[in-house]
Amino acid sequence: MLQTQISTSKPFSQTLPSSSLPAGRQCQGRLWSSLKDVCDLLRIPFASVCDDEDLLFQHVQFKAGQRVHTIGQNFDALYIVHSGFLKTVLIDEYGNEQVLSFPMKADILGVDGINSRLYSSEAVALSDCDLILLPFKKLTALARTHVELENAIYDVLSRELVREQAMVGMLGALSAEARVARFLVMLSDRFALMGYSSKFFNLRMTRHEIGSYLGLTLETVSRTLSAFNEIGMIAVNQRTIEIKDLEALKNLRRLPPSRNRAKQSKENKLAAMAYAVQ
Amino acid sequence: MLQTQISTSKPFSQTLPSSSLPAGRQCQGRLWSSLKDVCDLLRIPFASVCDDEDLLFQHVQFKAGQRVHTIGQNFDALYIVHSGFLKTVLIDEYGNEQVLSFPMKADILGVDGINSRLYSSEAVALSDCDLILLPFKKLTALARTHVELENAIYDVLSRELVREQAMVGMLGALSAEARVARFLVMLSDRFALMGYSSKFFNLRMTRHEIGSYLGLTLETVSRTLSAFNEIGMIAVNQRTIEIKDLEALKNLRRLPPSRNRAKQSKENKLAAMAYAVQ
DNA sequence: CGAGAGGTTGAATAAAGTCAACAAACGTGG
DNA sequence: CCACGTTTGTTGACTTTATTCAACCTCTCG
Repeated sequence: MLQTQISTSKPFSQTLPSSSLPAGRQCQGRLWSSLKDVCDLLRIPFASVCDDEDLLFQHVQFKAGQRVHTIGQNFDALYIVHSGFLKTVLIDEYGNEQVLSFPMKADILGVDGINSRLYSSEAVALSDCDLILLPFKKLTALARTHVELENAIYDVLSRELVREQAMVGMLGALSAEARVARFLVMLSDRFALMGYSSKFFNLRMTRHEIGSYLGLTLETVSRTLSAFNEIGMIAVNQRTIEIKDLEALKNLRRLPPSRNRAKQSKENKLAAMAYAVQ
Repeated sequence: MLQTQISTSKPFSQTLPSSSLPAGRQCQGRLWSSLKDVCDLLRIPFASVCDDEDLLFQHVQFKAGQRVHTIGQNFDALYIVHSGFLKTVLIDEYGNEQVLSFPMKADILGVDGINSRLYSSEAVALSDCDLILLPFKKLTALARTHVELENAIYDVLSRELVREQAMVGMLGALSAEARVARFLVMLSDRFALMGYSSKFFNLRMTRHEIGSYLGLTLETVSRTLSAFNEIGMIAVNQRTIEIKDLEALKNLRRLPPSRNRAKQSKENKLAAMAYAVQ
């Protein structure tokens, strides 16, 4: 029930004492974004020139460690990440966290709350964050007069689903090494998209959180990163990562479950090994 | 492009020779459902008394083994399962299938196609099926005049997402035994909902498909079912399942990744063991 | 400078996967 | 309708992978 938590000024701290701050929009922001800004952020075509000057969406800020929403809390808004890093988690019957995603710029939060009108996951800021608040009622009302927006909403929901499906595919079929490799590639791509270096970056989450996200223990994550470091695919030092051989990371699939014995499994294995061993 | 398929009369056959019939609505159906029927099926409130007499949706039939849609095929419709059993799969770079879901009555198919306008998964009939065809354009057009329908669409998409999230949680955090147990409980619940026996039913899929769905090998699935049989929680014979101790199945969670060492892990383990051992 | 959280590494263990042999059911064609 | 080949399911022996437990190290923050 109770969660630990102390929000500090530095990005890299999460677990804080419990029930200190209520989740939700404390620190009301000063910034506003137009509908067009929002669509641009989501990479969604927005053609219509309308009266959007007064269609503005408020920003909200969260400090590292703060919760944007908690499980069971009443749903009334989606959020788009304008800046910062977060994690979303499910909490099981024993209080164990299962990390579902690490939202960053342009990602959307809160979609899981639409259907039951209660958020079914918890979103926690891993660094100081600036989010755009999208009141759901307002959004759907707008969608009725702006067809592109209507489509955008459907698209975004579907996109989230496809993302989760890819995650299921990964958890169901890949080895620990392959999962960690994909995780690094994914981060690299995202950083590139945000205009940061895709070769050199800092992890925003702990080994424990990465492990939870990938269905592995923190030790396995640590060991795998060390192994990649060893063979020169990356250089890792604590949370600093340098990608040295992106192609190798991308090709490092491995097939631990025997989902593929029927086919060309021998060739695959050899090809994968070539990368894994060196 | 072309997909394989030869539908046979018996339910239990899938992988078939290639490039025979294109996926999609061969055998145009004779049945139609009203918007109200559809909403009822989805357990969605539908209050408005409107001109729905002519808002009819066509049914389509698929025989066991046929594909409803394939990966990369143009998206233009969702489907609701009216009767029958299916599987949806992702196919990786080596042609290995990853089962994503086993849709049955009242489930929706095709949502993953909305955003890219291409289906990103493949749906295969495991038995003869009767589906309701929902042309997406028609659906969204209708939603503009029927607010409940608009909400229904958002709800359904969100619901799918929550389902996938639960799946990720399961794959990321549960042992083989716990996954198989949950799978059985899930089936039991679904059969109950459809008015069938929740205690005695037939599996519609192979051990291989179950394994793929749960991120396990077919041998592990087989062994786990045998073990449950051994200790009397179920009786299993090939595809016939009898649930003998539903509560035990529901309580059989187990925590193989160390996602929980911080807390009351000892008590949990003991409680789980009590069930697992007997 | 000291405490505590986060990270690394090693050794032992446990869980699940692999390979292989066999058995049961199905469906096809003689 | 029965025999036979194919697909599906079961089980055992063994191997591999990842987890567990524990010690130690390293940063950061107060």
